[in-house]
Amino acid sequence: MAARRGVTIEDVARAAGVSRQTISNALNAPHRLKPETLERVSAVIEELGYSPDQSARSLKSGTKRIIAYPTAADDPDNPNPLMGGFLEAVVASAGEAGYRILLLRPRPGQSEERAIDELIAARSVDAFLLSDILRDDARVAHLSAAGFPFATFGRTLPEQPQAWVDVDSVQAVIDLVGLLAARGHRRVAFLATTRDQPWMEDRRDGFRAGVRRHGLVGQEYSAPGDDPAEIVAATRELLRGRNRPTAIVAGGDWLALGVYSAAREEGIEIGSGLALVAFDDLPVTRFLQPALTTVRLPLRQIAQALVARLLQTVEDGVAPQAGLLLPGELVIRPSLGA
Amino acid sequence: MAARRGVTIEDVARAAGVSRQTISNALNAPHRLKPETLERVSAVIEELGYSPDQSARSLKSGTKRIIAYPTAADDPDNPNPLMGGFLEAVVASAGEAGYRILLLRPRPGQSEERAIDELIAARSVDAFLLSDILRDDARVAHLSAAGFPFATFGRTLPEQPQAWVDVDSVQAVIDLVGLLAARGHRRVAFLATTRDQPWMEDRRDGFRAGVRRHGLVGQEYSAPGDDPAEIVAATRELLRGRNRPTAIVAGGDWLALGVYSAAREEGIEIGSGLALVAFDDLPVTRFLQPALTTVRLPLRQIAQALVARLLQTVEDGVAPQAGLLLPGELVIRPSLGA
DNA sequence: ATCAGTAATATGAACGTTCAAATCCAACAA
DNA sequence: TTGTTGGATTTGAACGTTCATATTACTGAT
Repeated sequence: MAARRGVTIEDVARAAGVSRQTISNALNAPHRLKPETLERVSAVIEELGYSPDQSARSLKSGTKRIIAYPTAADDPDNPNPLMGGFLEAVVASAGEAGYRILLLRPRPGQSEERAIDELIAARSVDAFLLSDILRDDARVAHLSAAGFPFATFGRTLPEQPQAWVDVDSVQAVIDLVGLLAARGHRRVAFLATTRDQPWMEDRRDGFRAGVRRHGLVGQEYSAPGDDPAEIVAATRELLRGRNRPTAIVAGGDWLALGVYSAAREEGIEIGSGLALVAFDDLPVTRFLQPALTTVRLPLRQIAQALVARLLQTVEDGVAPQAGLLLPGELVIRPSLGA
Repeated sequence: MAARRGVTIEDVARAAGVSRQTISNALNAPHRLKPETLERVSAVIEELGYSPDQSARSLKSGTKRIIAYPTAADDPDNPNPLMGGFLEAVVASAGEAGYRILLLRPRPGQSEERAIDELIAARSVDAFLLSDILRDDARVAHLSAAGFPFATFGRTLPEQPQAWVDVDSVQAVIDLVGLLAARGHRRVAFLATTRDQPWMEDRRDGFRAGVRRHGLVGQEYSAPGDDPAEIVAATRELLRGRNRPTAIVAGGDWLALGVYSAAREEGIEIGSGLALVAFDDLPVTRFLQPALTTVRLPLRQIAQALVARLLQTVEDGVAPQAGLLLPGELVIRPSLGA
């Protein structure tokens, strides 16, 4: 399999009997050509199937039309089920702007910042897209310091570039609690995991604010990890405690799955005997009975906003001045009860 | 944000008091340098943080160190839950070989082949990785015709390049049926969707072969689509029919979720009253009670094999002579019954 | 017919790298 | 001394674009 070099601009120029630059203009600045020349040249381009070499173009112009997305070295047995959908949305948004997404992960033993540096140094990409942002994220600090374009799904610190897009989890959970309060619930519980994920903190904050606002009695429970057994155990404890709450706000659908399990074990009917609301709208919840009231993440809008911010930074050199908080979409289903 | 050009090989050469080529050699062919020169030059490289410009390198060498993965224009509301895990594994395998994964999707209205052509013509990538292969896949035909390196997760036609890797679903399902037969089941059912996915055909074939081999009575049911309601309805029909099977082989865990639902509605106990086995080992099944007997896809091995094949084709110019069939891993859990 | 002014196209150089060939420099044999 | 050898390093060219500048062709006014 020889390194078959393709059709070059020179080939096209010769075939069309014009100069290189005329071909280049036909593609990049058609208005400079006399209409008939443009037509003739375009025909030849089409015929030879010419398309500019991206490497050569990048070398000259400095722009790659590529956005890097460093994937977290995720727990392989428990991949984030929303990741696929998020990536889909990002690829679609970027694609419409003529950009592609480059996935990478640090080599074993290499830090994520180092991997990012490598990509910057090699001038392989135009910008970075980050998700799973920590409160004090080393990657964000690194990219800010380097002055390299980036945007994040998840809030960054106030002193850092405000290139983030996030879901207003706090408000969404306040709304969930509001729904419970409106249905007469007084004792409500929040179920979380102890892993320190900022978005879980937001959801917890929302719970606390909601409880305060509606004068409810709130309890908080945590499972030590994401493991189903741990989640079910934590829920069981919650359900067996004295002063059992009449409603549970799960920090995520994944946790809610544990509540369904534990409730069944305990003979408690979700919806009637126990109200349950959660967050994420995982596809799998569509099998649950009764169906789960939850909050859907506007992944498409998030992706679109992220890409828009990124391209604005890259192409216009203007960094976003403020973060963007998008509302989650309340999906009300029977688990909420009447 | 100026188009801050980086450190070039020329800068390093000047700083080290040697020529361009010496720097190039220090990185690409260190043995050509006198050890002391190498050390001195390496120090300067390190100090200036020099890293060769990927575009320039690609332009000269013709190799991009990028593998393209065209993402299917997936149903956004029902993303493939395994996609995230598969991508993770591919990114990891490729990363270890110094390759990155480029995600793309056709622009609205553009065919996938057209999008592939664009990438080839622009010489943006070294190879393609395809999944969700159809029996007669246009993309595969296209890439074969173009003679461009590629590999597929999913079998291709015998007359096409055998660059595929796949799971031996047929054998895995035969094994599942064997487990059922060994437990005395005689009437077994296969539950599928009617969407023509080759891997579902394989699983169906496995079911038929297993039934035949063990002299069982097999029935086949189909839900018209992936929608939970449809799946539950199909299962209900299955459970209510006369000669209700004592065991169900679900074509995938997603379908098995419907069986859990329908069985609960019908008051049938999975494990004791009805054996259930499935395929995929989706993370969510870990919440099911009783836990689901299923087949785990060796995603890591699949990714590794795919990348190995790809790189062999790209770097050594040798196309794989035969496909690779990897065994699925039987995960036996209580839903199988005693 | 001449000239200015503009529209259309062509030419040379440069982006940063690596390959091929050339040069330089010891070390050593004749 | 002269030449030979082989290792270490340098030089020129090329990869395929696009930018800046130069050239040519056309238009219309004098």
